[in-house]
Amino acid sequence: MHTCAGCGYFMSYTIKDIAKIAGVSHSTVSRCLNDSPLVSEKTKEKIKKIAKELHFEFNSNARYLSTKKTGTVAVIFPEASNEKFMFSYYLSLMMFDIQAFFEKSSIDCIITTSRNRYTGESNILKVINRKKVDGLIIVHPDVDDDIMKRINSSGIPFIFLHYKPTYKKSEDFNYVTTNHYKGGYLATEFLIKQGLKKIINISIASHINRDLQFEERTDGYKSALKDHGIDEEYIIQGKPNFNFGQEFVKKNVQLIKKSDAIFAQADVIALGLIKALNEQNIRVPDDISVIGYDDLEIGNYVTPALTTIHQPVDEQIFYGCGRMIELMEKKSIEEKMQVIFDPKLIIRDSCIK
Amino acid sequence: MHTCAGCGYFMSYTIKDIAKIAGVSHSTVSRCLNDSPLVSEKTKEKIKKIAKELHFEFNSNARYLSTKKTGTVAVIFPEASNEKFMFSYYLSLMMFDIQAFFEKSSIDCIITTSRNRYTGESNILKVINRKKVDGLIIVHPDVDDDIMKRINSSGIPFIFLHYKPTYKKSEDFNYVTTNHYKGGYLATEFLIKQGLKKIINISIASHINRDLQFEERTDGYKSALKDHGIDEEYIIQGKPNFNFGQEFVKKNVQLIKKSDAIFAQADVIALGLIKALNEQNIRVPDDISVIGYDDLEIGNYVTPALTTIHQPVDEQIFYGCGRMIELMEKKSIEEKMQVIFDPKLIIRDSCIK
DNA sequence: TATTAAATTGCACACGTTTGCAAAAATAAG
DNA sequence: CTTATTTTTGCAAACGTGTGCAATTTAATA
Repeated sequence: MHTCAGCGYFMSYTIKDIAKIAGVSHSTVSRCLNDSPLVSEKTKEKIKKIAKELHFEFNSNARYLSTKKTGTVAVIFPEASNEKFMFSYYLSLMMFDIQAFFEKSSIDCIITTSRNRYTGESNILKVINRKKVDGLIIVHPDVDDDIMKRINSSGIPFIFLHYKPTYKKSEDFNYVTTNHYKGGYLATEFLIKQGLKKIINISIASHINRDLQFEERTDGYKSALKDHGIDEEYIIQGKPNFNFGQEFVKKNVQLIKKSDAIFAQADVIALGLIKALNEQNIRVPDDISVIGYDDLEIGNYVTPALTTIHQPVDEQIFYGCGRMIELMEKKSIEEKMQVIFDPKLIIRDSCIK
Repeated sequence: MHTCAGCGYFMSYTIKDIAKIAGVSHSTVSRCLNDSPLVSEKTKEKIKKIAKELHFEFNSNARYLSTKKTGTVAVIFPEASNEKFMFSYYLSLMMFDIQAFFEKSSIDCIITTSRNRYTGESNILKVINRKKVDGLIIVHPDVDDDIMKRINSSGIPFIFLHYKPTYKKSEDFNYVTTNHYKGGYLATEFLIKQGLKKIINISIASHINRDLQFEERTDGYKSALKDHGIDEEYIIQGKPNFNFGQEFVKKNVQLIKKSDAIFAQADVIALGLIKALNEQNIRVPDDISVIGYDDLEIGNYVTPALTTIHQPVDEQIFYGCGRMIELMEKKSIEEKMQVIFDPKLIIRDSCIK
């Protein structure tokens, strides 16, 4: 290792430097370090040894010019909304797990949102056009149609992770998601089986975007009621945050007192409910049962611990990101992968037994 | 826009394509899109118009070869430990805020950990040597000495965010952190002023790494006691997770019953305490006060809501990342920025009033 | 209008890598 | 020890961009 006379910093080496040291051409070095069969084992060893000593790494930018590979994927999240809590806590778990997955293949993750918070421009198109990434992991319920069209026709591989795409032709896309209908059914059925009948369903208004998962959960709720001969529906459109849960209790004490259970379609709402119910001395689960959705870690931390619906996020990442690696390797894979996992009921203490 | 005859996908354009369309040389296009004064306003307009229509973006890889700029920074986190909760929930909030900050300057963030979970190699050196990033945001308490030396001598700008570097020569580095001594003092003093005297301090064993923040908090605790004429210290070394808090209560009911307060140096521990105390029917704060550290959002969600010490993470990001942008622009800035923010007491319901 | 100065543009090389093709070296066959 | 074959290596062009320098065009001056 040597330092640069001008700046004093350690130099970083190129294949030409190695070539000079080894007394071969830079093409040979390239071939050696890429394990080409066109080069003898002897020189291969020699070159690799030198490269290792110098901590040589390929310049990925230069490499891109020849190979069209960056060794980077973009992970796209929704723009931070007011629902900062939900956004950060839930999705961020995924972020780190996605990074961990790609680390196995020595692929880096650029994390970004679908559009620039300041300029409104599409961050997705930007990373694609600037040639910064080889693929997209889209963890976003609702990418604009026109953007989607441009992404699709760019030829870059992409998969929807966790959220099902709402784009018209979504059946042509790769996605890995959860069956939210079943999730809603599972939650409601569980409550019914505990002997509860008046079940309030707090869904989340979807007019903000085209994300249908909450409607699907509500459909599941309805079906479960119907299948068990209950006609009384209580469907409320809420917002996915703690505050909404708290406020809901304060404003609906009467309704709550004549109800048996609340199915909140987001754990954060359920946590708000529990907190407010505690404060109002309405006992959970003795006076009313509460079930959430998402299985946030913190559901364990409150009293009573929250019964909830688990989405198999780990499996989604395993399959989704695994597929991405395939797509990045072999250029054209025609069939799309569409996996819909079943959710799981997690029984804790917030529902009567 | 046109499609490629071979693959059917939309082409992406280069400055040469634009040059051909406009009937000028690619150098002129380059100068126009880079707002060089060497080119006339007229052609500049013409070229920019074409570029816009074609959604042209520079190929950042090619650009790197000339400019040595990637337009990307790496954000380095600790390897995921068993303390997954703490890691993900607390640091992930920072992750998204850091991304949001750099988005303003149209800089992308590669997120990674200090070393590869599988191979053990340094992810930091890898992104540097592969020329993937222009700078490093290190959110990590303890990067290995040898790695640190190599980073430092690589000439790439870096700043420590949130954690103070433990490297020997850390006074030569840029960092933005919090005064943990004051945090410990603040928490303890507050408890004392509420008339509490027997205060248990749950710190976190630092033999795992060289992170000194917990010892500093304990020093603050000691000073506060001393300044108020209290000699009885109860110092416990714990682990930064919910479970430890829960277990601690179960195993130390006697100790707790004769104590006035617990200062847990991590909110996650405090949450475990509160949950277990609730279960043991030891009332918080009537029987015992609990104060945490970190100001996690979820501190609001439990009953009683958690009193805690807030670290000004937003300001840290603002100053730290702002400095990084300066460092990336002007190549050599000699003086180091070392900012130590004061923590803030957040009073909620878990301490007696 | 001819001459000079200034503004604008193009040429050609550089950046670090990959790769087809030709050249050279090593090996096998005669 | 030739010659033919195979293995190994080097040459040179390409990828997309930036930039010093020379060439050209335009404007200003006489």
